[in-house]
This record gives sequence, structure tokens and C-alpha cells, in this order.
Amino acid sequence: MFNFIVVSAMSKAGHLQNVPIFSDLSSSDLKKISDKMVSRFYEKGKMILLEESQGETFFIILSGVVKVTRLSDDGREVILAILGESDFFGEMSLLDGEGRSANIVATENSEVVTLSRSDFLDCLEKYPKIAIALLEELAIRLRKSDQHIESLSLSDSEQRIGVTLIRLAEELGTIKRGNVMLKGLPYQQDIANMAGTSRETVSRTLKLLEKKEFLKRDGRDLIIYNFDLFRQTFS
Amino acid sequence: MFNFIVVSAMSKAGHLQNVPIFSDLSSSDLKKISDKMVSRFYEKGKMILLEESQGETFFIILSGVVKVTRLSDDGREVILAILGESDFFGEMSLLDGEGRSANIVATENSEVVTLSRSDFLDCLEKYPKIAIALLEELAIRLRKSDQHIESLSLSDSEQRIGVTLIRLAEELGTIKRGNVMLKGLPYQQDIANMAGTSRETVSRTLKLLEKKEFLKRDGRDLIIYNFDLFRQTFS
DNA sequence: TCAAAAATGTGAGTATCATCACAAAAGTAT
DNA sequence: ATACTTTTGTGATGATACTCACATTTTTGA
Repeated sequence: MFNFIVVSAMSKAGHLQNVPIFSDLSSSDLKKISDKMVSRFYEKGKMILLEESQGETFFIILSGVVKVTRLSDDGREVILAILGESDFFGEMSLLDGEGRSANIVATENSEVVTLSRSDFLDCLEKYPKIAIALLEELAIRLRKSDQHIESLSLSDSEQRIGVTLIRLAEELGTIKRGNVMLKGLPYQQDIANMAGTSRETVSRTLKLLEKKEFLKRDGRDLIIYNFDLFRQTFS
Repeated sequence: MFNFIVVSAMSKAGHLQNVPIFSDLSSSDLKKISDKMVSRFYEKGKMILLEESQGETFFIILSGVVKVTRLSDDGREVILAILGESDFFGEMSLLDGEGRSANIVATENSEVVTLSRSDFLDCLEKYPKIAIALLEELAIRLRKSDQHIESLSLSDSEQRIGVTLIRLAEELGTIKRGNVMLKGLPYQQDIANMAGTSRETVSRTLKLLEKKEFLKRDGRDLIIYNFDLFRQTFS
């Protein structure tokens, strides 16, 4: 475990080059920024950010997977997004000053680097390219949110679960001759929380989709046959 | 009508000062930008942007109201947002290069100013303040989207309609001794499309909320008594 | 390796809400 | 003022999907 952290710290600047919002920067600028960053490691299941806490830090995921959630009063959870390598979070409350709007939990062992609020805002002032890249990314997220809203508004549960599998495949899957391989599917309860349905319905629907030969399950893994067709069918 | 356009054109730069994303600019910078803008007027019901068209223009609303929608294959409509004075739109496809993700329709006679793609991007490069202000605004919209998703995922139709009324009140209403006055409520079908429910359910629910004395209807107008309580109850 | 815990499968009952159908009311235009 | 259109109100019906209950399977950890 310790070994893991050391290795990652050594390659921090290297990793950053692969993060889209930094890709326009020269390596000397990148060095300056990465020197201000702090590496952190979160084990699977650990809470990274709480809904109530003040937003004072910007996070970039180097490896691992996190889920962005909101909790209702009665404890039910809505999963807003699944984020993976090179994704970032924490920017929203840095930008608009409101408190956190969501919880962040590591769903896999995850390594992140962080930037303080002031360093982050400096960055934006100093490198307009970063601000523009961030705008692009937020535009993409807003577009995804809009699709999510459309799906929740119009579709029945089978469609919504299909759309959710597409989202998961795009974030976590690997493509292989037109099929998508999803190793380590989230729990049915998490899929239900993404799709806005119940755990039991996810169970029944996955079985149905398997019978219809859209996909095949093998324990925690899942293969979607003919991903293009799957997309057409469900979104 | 012609009179209206002339008046507005004269006050274009003046209006811009009240638009949050430009509020940090000096009046000479503002002048430079406003010279590149073009005024347009859309009558109630007119389509401003189509889902399929290329995104090549940035719009700022000087007066009026527009709705942002997505249409499913079978023609059902989802209303993603209602935008009013000082709000802007069209930035998403300018930023991420994708085609339009939504339709925009004027729901009231509306006056907008537009900026071309290149002028808009120039603006962002030249005035980092604008880029940051835009980031703030997108963060706010993303936060609202997240709340919308939560509401669609967890709530029953009464809650969802309550949340929708709050959204409408915040965008279109005027506060008066703790009560909110909404003059010219949207049609029930539009409210249904925002809340992800059916027109009939909106009709029945409004009646119910009136009986519970949360609100009072008078033709097209609506008063929400004790808006703070209403918020607490529905979000 | 085995027990305990967690996750998944599945049936039965039921509530919510969409849909259909049509009546009433409110706007609009001639 | 009147006819026409649009919007709203409301009952009846049925389907979808949620909840509850419990069996089965898989995973975890000592």
C-alpha cells in the first residue's frame, strides 16, 4: 500500500498531462501547478466529501472510481455521476460559493490529487486555457445531466436501466469488437440509485435483458453485445 | 412593435451592465462587446433554436421568457429550464463543439442580443473574468440540474410539482410579505413537462395544494402563501 | 474452511399515476 | 355576441413498478 502511494507521487506531473483540462499547458507550467498539489489515497467505501462541509478543495482523480450522490432526508440515495480516472470534482462550490451540493464516496480504492481553493482560483486567472477547458467539461456534464433528466422524465424502468448501463459502460467499460466489457459492475442497489428505480426492478430487468440477448452476466462482470445497437435501443 | 425594438437597441449597453457575467467589466470594455452584438426579437411561441442546428451563436435575454426543452422521438417534451431576463444560452455547443442538445422556444415575447461564436470565444480569452463568471453560472445550473434529478428520482408527483412551482417562483415570481406572486403561470402541460408527470395530475395536484391552503389560484395567476414553509415542505 | 454478512432472485399484493374519455371553462377571433 | 379553439377539470380503468417477505447465492473475514 505504501509502495503504491510512493509510485504515484513520483508520477504526479506525468499523470496530469493526461488530464484534459491541463493538456494545453507547457510542462514548466504544469510543474508549477503540480508542486502545489497534494496526493491522497482513499480506500473503497470511504467518504471523500460530505454534503454539509465547506467546499474548499478541488480534486482530480488519478486512479480509481468515485460516486457523486445526494441523500434525501429519509436516507435514500441518488447517484448523480460516476467519475473515474482524469475526472475532477469539488469545483462547483469553489465557483459559486454555496456549500457542497453532493457527497463523494470512493467506490474503488482511489488516488486523487488536490488543489486548495486559492490555488485553484489563481490557476483560472493565470491560465485562461484552463478556465476554458473547465467550461467545456462543465458543458459536457450539463449535457449529460440534461439527458439524465430526459430519461427520468420519459422512460419506463427498462429504458432507464438501459441508459444507466450505457453511462456505466462509457465511464468504466472497455470496448472489444463492438462489445463492451464491464468488469466489476456496481451493486444492483447502486444501479437502481442511478436509474431512479428499485433494486428488485434492476434484478428483474437485468435478467430480462439477458434473456433478450442484449447482454450476458458472469458474476460481477457484464458484457453488452453490440453496443451500438444497445445505444440505439435505449437512448 | 417597431418602437419597442428601437428603445431596446438604445439601451443595449445599459442592459448588459445588469447581466451578472458582464458586471465586472469596465464600461469601455462593455461598449466594445456590445458593439458586436445584434438585437433580435422573438414573438411568443416562436422557436429560437432547433435541436439539430449547429451551435454558432451565444444568446443573452434582455427581456421575456424562454423555455429550454428536449423532445423524444414520439414528440413528448421535457422542459429542462425556464430562463428569463439576464439569463443566457447557446454556450454549451459553442464550448464543447457538439450539436445542440436542446430546443429553445420563446414563451413570452422576448428580446435577446446575440454574439457570434468567434466573438464569444475571443471574449473568453480576453476577459478571464467573463470565463470565471460563466463557470460560476454553469456551476449553479449544474447544481439545479442535480436537484432536478434528485426530485425526479425520489419524489412522488405532489413533491415534484411542488419543486417545480418553486423553480418557477424563483425564476418568474415576485415576493411580497413572504408570499410569492406568480403572474402568468405556464400552462399545466408545461408544468407537467417540467415535473415529469401528466397534465391531469398537475390539474388534480394544484387543486389539492389549494385545498391544503399552500396556494391560491386566480385564473393565470397564482399566489404561494408563506414561501419559506412551501420550500421546506417540498424541497 | 466455515460461519456470518452482504448481495441477489423472485413471488405476491398493492399504490401511484398514466391514459382515455369527455365535460366545463376560458380565451380568441370574426 | 357568437362560434371556435385552447385549456382545464374530473371520473374510470389499468398497468407499471414499489414494497414486503423470504429463499438463494456470493462475498468476506476470522
